[in-house]
Amino acid sequence: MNDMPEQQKEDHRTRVGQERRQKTLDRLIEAAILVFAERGLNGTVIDHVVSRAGVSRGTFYNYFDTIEDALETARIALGREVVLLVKDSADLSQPPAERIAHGIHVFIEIARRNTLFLEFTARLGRRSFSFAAVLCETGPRFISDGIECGAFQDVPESLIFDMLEVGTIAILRRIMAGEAVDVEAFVAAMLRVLGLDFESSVAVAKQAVPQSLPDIPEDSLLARGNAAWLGSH
Amino acid sequence: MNDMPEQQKEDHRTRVGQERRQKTLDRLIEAAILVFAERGLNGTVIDHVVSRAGVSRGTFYNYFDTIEDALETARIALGREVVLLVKDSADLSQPPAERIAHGIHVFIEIARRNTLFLEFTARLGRRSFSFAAVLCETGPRFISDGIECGAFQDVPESLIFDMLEVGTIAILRRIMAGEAVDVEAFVAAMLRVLGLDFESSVAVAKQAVPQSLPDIPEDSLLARGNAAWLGSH
Amino acid sequence: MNDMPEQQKEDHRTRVGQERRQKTLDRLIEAAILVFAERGLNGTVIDHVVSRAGVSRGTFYNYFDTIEDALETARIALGREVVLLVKDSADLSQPPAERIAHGIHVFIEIARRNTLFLEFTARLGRRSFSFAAVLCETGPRFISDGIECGAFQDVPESLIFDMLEVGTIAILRRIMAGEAVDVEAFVAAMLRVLGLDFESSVAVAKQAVPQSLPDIPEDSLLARGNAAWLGSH
Amino acid sequence: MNDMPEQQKEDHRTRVGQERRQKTLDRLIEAAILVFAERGLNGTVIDHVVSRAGVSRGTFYNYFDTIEDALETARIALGREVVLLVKDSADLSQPPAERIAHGIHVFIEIARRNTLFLEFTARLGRRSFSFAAVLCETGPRFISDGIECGAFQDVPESLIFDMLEVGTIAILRRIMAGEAVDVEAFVAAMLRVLGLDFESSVAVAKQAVPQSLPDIPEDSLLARGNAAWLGSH
DNA sequence: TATGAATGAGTGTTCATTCAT
DNA sequence: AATGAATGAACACTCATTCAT
Repeated sequence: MNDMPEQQKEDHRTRVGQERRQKTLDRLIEAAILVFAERGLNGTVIDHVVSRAGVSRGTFYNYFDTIEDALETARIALGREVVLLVKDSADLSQPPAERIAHGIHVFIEIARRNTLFLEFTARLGRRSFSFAAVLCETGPRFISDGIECGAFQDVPESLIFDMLEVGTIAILRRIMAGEAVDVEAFVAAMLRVLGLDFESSVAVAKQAVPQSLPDIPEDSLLARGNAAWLGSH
Repeated sequence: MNDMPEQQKEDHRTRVGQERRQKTLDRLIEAAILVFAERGLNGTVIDHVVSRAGVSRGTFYNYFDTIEDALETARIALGREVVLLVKDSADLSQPPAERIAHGIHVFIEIARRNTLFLEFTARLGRRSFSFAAVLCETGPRFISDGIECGAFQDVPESLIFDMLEVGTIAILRRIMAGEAVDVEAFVAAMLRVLGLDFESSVAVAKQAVPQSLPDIPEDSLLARGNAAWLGSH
Repeated sequence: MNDMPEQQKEDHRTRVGQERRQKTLDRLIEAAILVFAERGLNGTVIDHVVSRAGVSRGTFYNYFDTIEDALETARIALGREVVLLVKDSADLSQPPAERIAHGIHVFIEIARRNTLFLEFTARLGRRSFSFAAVLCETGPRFISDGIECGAFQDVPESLIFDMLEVGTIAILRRIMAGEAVDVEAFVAAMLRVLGLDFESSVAVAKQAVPQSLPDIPEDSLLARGNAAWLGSH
Repeated sequence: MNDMPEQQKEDHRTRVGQERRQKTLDRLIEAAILVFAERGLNGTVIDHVVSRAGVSRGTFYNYFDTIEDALETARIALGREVVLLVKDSADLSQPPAERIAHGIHVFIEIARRNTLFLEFTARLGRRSFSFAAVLCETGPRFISDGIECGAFQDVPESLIFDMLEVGTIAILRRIMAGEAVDVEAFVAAMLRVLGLDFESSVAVAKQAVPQSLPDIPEDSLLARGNAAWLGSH
């Protein structure tokens, strides 16, 4: 009736089970991101997530303990992808000001072109994550190194992160609202916060406009989520 | 039994009714401010507001349509008082950079000393209001005048307002969390956003630290609300 | 349009409101007793209670904080009625042994004739209440007085209460199961626990069989609940 | 690769399979006893049982149909051990009253020293089992023989069993709650229920206090379960 | 036989809003 | 204008049970 040796059967079962589990988790995370992007943190959530993911209510709780847990997981999964994209587009040979200007530009342009990510970030604000988090992951000690080498003035790091985070979110919200936004002016302003003089800030901000944006892999959360988003709006 | 002429009775009734209505409204607004400061927009609210105001649930709906409506009203009432305070402390003879630096300082110091106001503003974020709103009311065209006269560089006004708003809120949140905050650094950063060079920004920020803060009238929402707040925490 | 003086209107409103509230509370308590009698503490409860009471789920929470709170309230309301019945039937001129024997008999016969009360008590066991609780309320220090005057031997009071409680419940469960139960033998056994010798215990138990049972008022929870119970079984 | 004759292989497989099945069942029963002792019949159970037993959720249903089924099995397995212990400690040459008094004492002292058994019995009440059940198994017709020979009075057997069961459980619950309990008074009361006069009941109860308790085999459920219990509390 | 992912009816609870008085 | 009892849809979360592998 069954010729497979025990060991092999075991392996097979384990593999199939893990694959199924991973697939369900992916669907849940994607659904969660979409729902958070649509509705923010309030309003019905779990029901929306599970019906979007096409699983039962109980399944949700096989993967997450609470709705906040789901947000956290979704946040991290989405953040990881964006961090990689921004990191990939960075030219490490450039001086700090150019690099940070470029990074802000890239981040905002990715969001501008990815409605899902734009809504997610703009709607959740600092509870999602923003460029500052990206900055920490891509170049830890980036700011303090810049200060040490004289590229930036000695400005409290927490202040820089605050301004970068909330400033970026404010920009994204305006983009989301359909307003025309002068991203270069924002980048220049951030550079001046870091200590650059006006002319340099404007020049660097202009020069750092990215020629091209990193490719978003087709099977990434960003791509799949955005497709699903556009499909349902 | 009653000798008053009809007309006078009518007037009397109307006046008494209006006074009572105003009194109830005042109590509701004060209660709403306290509850918003305590709990933000989420979490049970209406029950807390009405029990704090000492009125019935139904009465709430005689004055507000929704809870957001109550927030809006509370926001405006509180904002009006703060605008007046900041306006009063302004020295119109000073140049734009000094004036704005002084204004930011005063605003933050008022919040630091008025726990109710601090919590209200920090907890509600842009849904409350911030220095930018105050700025618009105290000195309309203040920014554009400053740009025209060369005190500031030509930076989009919406960007300035955004940075001012969200930056101030970020500062207040850190103060609320009990962190030590370098307000001067923030003021200097904002001045650089406006186009000042690093040295000037630091110098003006330092020099604009207010010697004294405006008096808060005892029967103001700020004073009464703060007293109630401190009494219940 | 409305000629009533303010004060009278106020009174009227208040009275109508209180009456409505009391009526709803009564219906909820009656429904709760029925549901507890039917299903014990487990199984769906709140839904059953509210649908039996014909009110909305939210109304339940206007009167009780939790389902345990409802049980507690129901328990107390039902207990109070039974205590009064047993107390009314007591002949205070009789010696302790006769009185307690009579009390146990009356309690058990009331339960035997009132299916609702029988099920409620038998199903909830010590979580409902039993003769011991009744004893405490009708004659505090009854046992210790009996011991002092030599009617009973010196037996720990907690032991007496335990045996009385759980013994009575065991009897009620057998009655509920439709078994023939020798109540006199139980009463005699309890008297022996208290220290009477065998012959006295049997004689007193026999002689204490009540000639008649107290009337149960028609608008009591016992009567109304029992009618509802019999109507739905 | 494999030289064993088919038949022998079959036997081997069967034996190994049966042993494995028995081992899994043992682990489930031990786990079930622990969980019931901890949590009673309510509160999440199956998950706790399977995780304690270290098997999967599905395996549980290969051995039991419902959670009550598992309780029944656990109850019987634990009961069998206790019956043997009490039976072993009995001195058959003693008269009925002395024997029953001794038996009650032994049962309660075993429970007092075996926390697992105490919690299991006290928490599950009549749904576990008690001395009355033990009595039936160790000496069927023990009560009726005692009545016939005049040691006990003619008291309904069901009444005796009821009082013995629920009385013992009440005692165990007080012990579990940490109260000081007068076990001798309980034993004496039970003897009076059986018809002994007060002085005899007190004297026999006192004289029947066991000198020593039976040894609990190390590989018994009682011993292993208690060790596991103490290890996790 | 053992696994564990999936299920979904059920459970207690909340709270903005309505409306008769 | 003020009251507060009533509402019920919405909500997060549980857990015994099934079933494909």
